Amino acid sequence: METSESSNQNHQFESNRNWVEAQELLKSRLILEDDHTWRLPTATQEHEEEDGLGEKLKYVGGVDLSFSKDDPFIACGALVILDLNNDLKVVYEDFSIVKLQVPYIPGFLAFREAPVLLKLLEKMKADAHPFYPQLLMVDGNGVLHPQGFGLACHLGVLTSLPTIGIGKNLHHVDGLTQSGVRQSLASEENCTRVLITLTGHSGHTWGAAMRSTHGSLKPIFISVGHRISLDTAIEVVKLTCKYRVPEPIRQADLRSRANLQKHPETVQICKVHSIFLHTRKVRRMAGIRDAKSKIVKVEWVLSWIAFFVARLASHMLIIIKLIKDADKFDKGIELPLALCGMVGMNLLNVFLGLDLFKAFRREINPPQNHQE
DNA sequence: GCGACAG
DNA sequence: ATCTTGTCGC
Repeated sequence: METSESSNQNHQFESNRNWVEAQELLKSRLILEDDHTWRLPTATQEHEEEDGLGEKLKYVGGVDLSFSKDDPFIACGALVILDLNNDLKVVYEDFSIVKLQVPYIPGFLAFREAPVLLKLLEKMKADAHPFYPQLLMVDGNGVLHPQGFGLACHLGVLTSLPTIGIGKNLHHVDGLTQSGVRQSLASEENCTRVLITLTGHSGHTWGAAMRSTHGSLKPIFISVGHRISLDTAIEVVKLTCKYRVPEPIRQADLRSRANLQKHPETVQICKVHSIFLHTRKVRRMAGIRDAKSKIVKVEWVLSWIAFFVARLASHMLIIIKLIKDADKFDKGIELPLALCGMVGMNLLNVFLGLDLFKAFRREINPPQNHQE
């Protein structure tokens, strides 16, 4: 019999081993040079319409996650699309509030954050949305990574999109250190330069550090994700930097945080949902899988009670809000808005209930085989 | 051996 | 990633 601690460590060790294998497998499909049909909308090419060699880069995507302050496993993923040829205006946004399944482990960020971001991208592609990005900028590194395969590469390979990795801090790799880079930027010969390439002890070039704003001492770290060269990636970053962080990523960051604060009831539903999942997981680990057993039936009942309580709670929240703002409804203009909120909440509750129902039905009729 | 380690 | 506090500038 193992202690629960060593069992957890074994479990984590197993996960990491599989993760390294997964990274190596995906890495075999990585493309580290320009492999796209668009070209940069540079001012030097004025005869745009005629030279027919692919279209201009226009729709640039940005992805990021923000986290709940009281539960670091609850996050809001954001996908935004900016129009590079129209003042970097946001032309599309989508969000997903989820309970993450794994902790953050340095070097394995993708296994925590990629699933939710992939879902947002797949949804957009399935809808054949006209603004589906030609290029994706990712909050996290590309090849600047211990295995040479960071989040940006991961997302790039799984979506086949060109991607650029942007780090706000340096992931120490191959002898590169944040303080070392800062010293290098401050040195006599580089103090006026905006850009320095990141070459490690082995001589390999991992990416570039850029002072993206005029006065900023702290650089951002650019690395290739997928189907783009470092030079092109740097040009794109230059085109998208209004502030220190490139605009697609900055907008994804700002909007995901705002979205998280704007939907506390969705956060609550996520928490309830995660309790269902966790209860089920623990029970299954204890070897209780018979759908007819008493414990499973009790779990059914408890889960459904929790579901209805959550339903009730969110309605109470809305009603309290309505009572609190009752004086504002005299004009009758905001009432439709409140009703919309009510409808949205009911929809969420229905989805939660549906999910619960499907999970239990799956358990009663076990699937033939499962693979991730 | 110990510390460092994107978000 | 998240917290905090204050400061600067429009």
